[in-house]
Amino acid sequence: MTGESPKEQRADARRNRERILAVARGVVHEQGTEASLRDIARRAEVGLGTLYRHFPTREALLEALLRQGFDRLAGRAEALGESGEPYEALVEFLRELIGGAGAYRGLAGSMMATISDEQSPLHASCMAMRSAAGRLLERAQAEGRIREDIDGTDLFALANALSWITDQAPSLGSRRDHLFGLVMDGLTRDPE
Amino acid sequence: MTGESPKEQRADARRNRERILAVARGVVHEQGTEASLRDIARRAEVGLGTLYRHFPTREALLEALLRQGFDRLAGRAEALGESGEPYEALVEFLRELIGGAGAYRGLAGSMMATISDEQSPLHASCMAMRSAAGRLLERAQAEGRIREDIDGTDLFALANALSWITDQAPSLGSRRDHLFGLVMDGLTRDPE
DNA sequence: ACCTGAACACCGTTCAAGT
DNA sequence: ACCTGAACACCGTTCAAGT
Repeated sequence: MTGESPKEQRADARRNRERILAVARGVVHEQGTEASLRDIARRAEVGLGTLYRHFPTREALLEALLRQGFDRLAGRAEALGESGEPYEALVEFLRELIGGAGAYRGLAGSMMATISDEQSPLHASCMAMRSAAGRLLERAQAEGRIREDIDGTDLFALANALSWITDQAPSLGSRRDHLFGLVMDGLTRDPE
Repeated sequence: MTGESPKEQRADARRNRERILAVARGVVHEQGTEASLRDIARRAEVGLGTLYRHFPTREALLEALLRQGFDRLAGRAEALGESGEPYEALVEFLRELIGGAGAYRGLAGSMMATISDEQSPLHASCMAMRSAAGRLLERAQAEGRIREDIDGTDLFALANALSWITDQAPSLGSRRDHLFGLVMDGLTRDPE
């Protein structure tokens, strides 16, 4: 076999990749998901082409930036799946998902747009998230606390929509928990 | 007094303004609220500076584009306010508001962003809309069909958030009515 | 193998020069 | 009074040239 070993990168390449990610985290935090890639390359003191070599699309960069948070959320879903209180577990997960989607301005939009786009590097992460939510949802439905006519995609969309509200109008941030409560009440089984 | 009469415009000015609006309607329909202003000027066969003279900001152009629809919605709210069925009137108005906010891609976002920005030309229209919704809301609350812990801004935010969902992920369009129903159920008075 | 920056085709916005 | 387009300062993306 040839001596190729994909995990071996040249030292400068590896260093550049990490510089870019570190800088990008800060810039995206300041400017949101539409931050200037040129600006990121500049602040990372790296050629513009270098940024493109490591992250061929903006979404690829975002994906690298967000993967850690996604993994953490997936882990939380796993843990909450063990809980003896399915409804409370679902509520807690959604609360954390909404908080996470509010981490960067524009993130909720990226998440939603990715639903339709299977090519997006973020697609896998979103799928994982929706499946995780779906499992918690089914448990809560089996328990009878949540209506049957809802699926994981509905839930994911509503959670992102709530994040989006404070994304667009930060002045409504104080209402976020309240609006979340309203939506959750809509999801509970109607009294028959 | 001086002979100034602001309603008199030079014929070419008036014609240009209308050309721009007509073209902008089409382009914004195609490309959403972030459409290229240059492109609009080009297609209207008008100098770029002319567009800026008539509409100093993108929001000013949007406002002119949307005013008609806003007025129509305000009229609907007025008419529905006469209805003998406050709850049904509110639901119908929200349904039309959500449909209207889905007219152009990005419109829901403009509406939400305008809540915090009093300088925006769209601010007056949004205020009018929220007041209209607020009056219908209060009637439905007085009737006891809607919870008391909601105000017009909450309602406006939720309606825009629902529009935004299909804005971002058109594939979820078929779920829109369903999600609207869920949210409405959350707004109804909980059984005590 | 990787980095670099010039080059290209776009933007939004302003403003001196024209009629 | 109004129109025009060049000028400026930005973008994202690609790619020939370097090491």
